[in-house]
Amino acid sequence: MEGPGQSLDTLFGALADPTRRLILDELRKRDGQSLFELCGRIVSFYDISLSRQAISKHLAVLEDTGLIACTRQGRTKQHSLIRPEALQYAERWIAAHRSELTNGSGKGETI
Amino acid sequence: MEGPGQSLDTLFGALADPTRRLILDELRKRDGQSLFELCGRIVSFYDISLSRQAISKHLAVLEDTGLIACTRQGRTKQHSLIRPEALQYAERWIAAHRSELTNGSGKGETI
DNA sequence: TTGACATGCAACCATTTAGTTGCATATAGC
DNA sequence: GCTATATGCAACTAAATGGTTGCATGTCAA
Repeated sequence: MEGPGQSLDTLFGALADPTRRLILDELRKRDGQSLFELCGRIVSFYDISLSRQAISKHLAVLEDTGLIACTRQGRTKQHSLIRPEALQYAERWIAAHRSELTNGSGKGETI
Repeated sequence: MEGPGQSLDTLFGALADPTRRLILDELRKRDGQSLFELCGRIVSFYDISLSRQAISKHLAVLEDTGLIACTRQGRTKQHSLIRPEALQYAERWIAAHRSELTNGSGKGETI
């Protein structure tokens, strides 16, 4: 029962956190990183200090949102990016609201 | 001291709420609506029941985010859309993360 | 000027969120 | 088997969020 509005909720909500966007940026630089790697890189590359569990929770949010996928590999867990439909949907939503007013379509409600 | 990361926080946070996206959709259909008008249209057109103050708070969030501007007009207050830089910035952010992995730029961190 | 109308403000409440700490579990290597 | 490593889980806290109610303020109109 997950409509586009619901997915926009979770998607924008997931992207609203700077740490989560940072994680996505890190995975974009190198896909398939483990929780341990991500922790190390985030606390060393950036001036942010977070516990392992905090980052683990952010990863769980990103996984629930469908932005990343996790596969257990021995005693590590690899995280890789996914491009869900919702990303393109959100991009179009923003693009529509970035363009001019009253674009004539008449049915602009895109909740 | 508002960097692009900060504005992405508030922007994505503002867009994460379905009622706020609904308000933006309504204003896109007809710009310059008052709080009273918006309340009436939202509770009548959609199956959502919210108090006037709830919608007023959402409008305040949208104004703080820079997505709408409010001008007092007599005893009513008109709300009109704005297209801040952050919208385009957010669109590019999503577009970058929607495209292929390891896009070679090497400096993908866009917090 | 009095009353109706549109909005503002403040206090309060429930839920969610972001974070922590502590302990448990599973796996790889010696 | 034992130990170090990498992660999972549960409980707890503080703060933010989304909502309500009640009352105050300002403005138009009869």
